[in-house]
Amino acid sequence: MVKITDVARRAGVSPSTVSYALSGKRPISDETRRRVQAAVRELGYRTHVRTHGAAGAGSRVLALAVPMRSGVHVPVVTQFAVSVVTAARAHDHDVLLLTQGEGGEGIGRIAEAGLADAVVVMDVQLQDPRLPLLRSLPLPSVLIGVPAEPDGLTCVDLDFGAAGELCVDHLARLGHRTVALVGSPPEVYVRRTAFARRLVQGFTAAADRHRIGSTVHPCGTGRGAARAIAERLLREQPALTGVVVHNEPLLDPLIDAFEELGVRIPDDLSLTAVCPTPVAASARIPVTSVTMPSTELGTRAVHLLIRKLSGAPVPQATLLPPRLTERASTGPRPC
Amino acid sequence: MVKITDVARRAGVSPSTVSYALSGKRPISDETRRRVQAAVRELGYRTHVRTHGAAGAGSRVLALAVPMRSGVHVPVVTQFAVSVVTAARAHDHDVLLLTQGEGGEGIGRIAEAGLADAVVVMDVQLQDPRLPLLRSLPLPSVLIGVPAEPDGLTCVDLDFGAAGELCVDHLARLGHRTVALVGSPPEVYVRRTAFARRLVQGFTAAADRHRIGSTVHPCGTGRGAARAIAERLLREQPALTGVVVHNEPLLDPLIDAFEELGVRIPDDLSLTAVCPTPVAASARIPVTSVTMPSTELGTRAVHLLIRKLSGAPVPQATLLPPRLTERASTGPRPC
DNA sequence: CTGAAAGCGCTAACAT
DNA sequence: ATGTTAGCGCTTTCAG
Repeated sequence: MVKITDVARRAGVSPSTVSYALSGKRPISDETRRRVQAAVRELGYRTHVRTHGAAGAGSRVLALAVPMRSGVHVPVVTQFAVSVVTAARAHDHDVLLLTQGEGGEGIGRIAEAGLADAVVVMDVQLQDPRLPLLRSLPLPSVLIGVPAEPDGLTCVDLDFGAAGELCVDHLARLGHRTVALVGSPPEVYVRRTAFARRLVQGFTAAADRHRIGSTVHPCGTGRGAARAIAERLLREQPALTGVVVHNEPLLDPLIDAFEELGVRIPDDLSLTAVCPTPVAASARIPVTSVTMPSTELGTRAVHLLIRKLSGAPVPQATLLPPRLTERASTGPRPC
Repeated sequence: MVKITDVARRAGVSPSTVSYALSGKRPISDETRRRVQAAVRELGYRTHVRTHGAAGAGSRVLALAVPMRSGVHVPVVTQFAVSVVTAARAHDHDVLLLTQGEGGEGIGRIAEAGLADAVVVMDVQLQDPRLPLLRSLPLPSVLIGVPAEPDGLTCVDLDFGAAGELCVDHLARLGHRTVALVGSPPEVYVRRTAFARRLVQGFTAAADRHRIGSTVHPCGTGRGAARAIAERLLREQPALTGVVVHNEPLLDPLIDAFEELGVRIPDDLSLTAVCPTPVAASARIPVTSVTMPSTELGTRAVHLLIRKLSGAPVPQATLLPPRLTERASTGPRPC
């Protein structure tokens, strides 16, 4: 293993000069910097992160807390995780994966052990048990998701409230007078998952504003659930002509279920979804959707964290504005 | 932050005694050990991993290399990752997530930086470019997947060759005389992904052994691809009555496609799959399948790594025997 | 069985 | 602009 003293000797300077030349934390003459860089290259030196950290500097590791709860859509979560890793690498950080510890034991442990110097927290609930811990943590953190009380925290998310409104606005503009939200699995709402709740709020508020009828239906996944909810909607709400889906894996089965029941999309029923673009675009009938920008959220979270690490001020909540893309699944209300 | 000297003072012993009492690396009197443990509990001491490592001990971190290549089934990969994290935690290790670096740059970097003290490598190809690196690494590693030349490495995997055979054996026993393998997306084979290739080998070998006709068809995902491959199979191979599917996301669409084409399962066509049990069991028609034991593989990989870290000898390759579960999708060959 | 002391490789005062 | 030196918190000789 090549260490900093090796580089120093080779470059004919002191270890601290190498350290400073590498970190840029104090001015170094061009001549010296060049010699150091040459020595680093020739010897293939890489700073030994553990002792780097032992000496009081950062560990250059971010912890990513991903509670793998039931009802979460795995591909979306994974996309978050991948984008966090990618963004972290761009800032020369690595990512420690925390999957358990709903109460935050994992986060606390990592913090005390000094393993990470910042934390990204996913799947945030409105009243999240991890919040007190995060507030008291000596490490900066960023939440993907906005809890009920975001004071003292840093959060990023799609503006799900606005996303719900946008879907309803779109349907209302097309003349629809009765809409339904087919949501995530019930356990997601029971946990008071922030994004799911906010979408419901936005959906309902917009429907009220437009004075159109609205109902909300948490729904499991799979063919059976799709068929059941489709039948129920048709039976209980004959006037229904607009549906918003917030449940990725249910999208395709739901389209199938409606068609099997003789409901044509978009002729008889308009369908809108909040989901990643690929899911909406590659459904059997391309679905008008509000994009779930997983990658951008992950990237933003890391950027915010890096800025916090450097001591820069960051906004408390960053809400990405929703964008609706029209596809084949929505049309004017049938007469 | 409570440090080892605090514990030492509180317990009335020297720091080194605390260290030894905690690591068990030298005999400590019961009395002393108890006092140390009490002090640790009372003060809530946790060993500071970074400096622990700086002093030459392990970092208690495993790196998990997950190349997120196209064609991999995200839920399966995620299940691996989660099981690796869970198993690692059971051994008091954390997991660093590496997603990029197909050539192993990430692994090399982690090793040199001393961030992890062992590596789990996923999505192994028959000729994997990361192999030379892994062989020369000062860190122990375990591969999930078996490359063409596993000498000097430690590998775990489902015995995909046997899995392919098992599917064909099952179909042959039911009287089928012409079978087809609908495989993973083409790029997976182009990359020479180990498990996919081995399955093909087993499939073909078993078919030859039974003297029944066999063809292999890499296949993309989605409704369109399912429909296309179904039509092609029916057109080109009228005698076909048995299909093995090795492509999780295609399973449901393929069943649909066959049924839409008037082919009844299992009356006209028997279907077998190699995939996680939940996928097979919750398909529209429950599918006879060989289980993909993602969780067990992840757990095994970590166990092997822990053993290697402790210097214990480990087998070069651990191949889990495939297990076939009969469900509704297979039946005797139609007359 | 236990202590004292010397580092691990690096960073950050403190010097010059 | 650079060097010297004292640690970071822990492990591990070396010495009882």
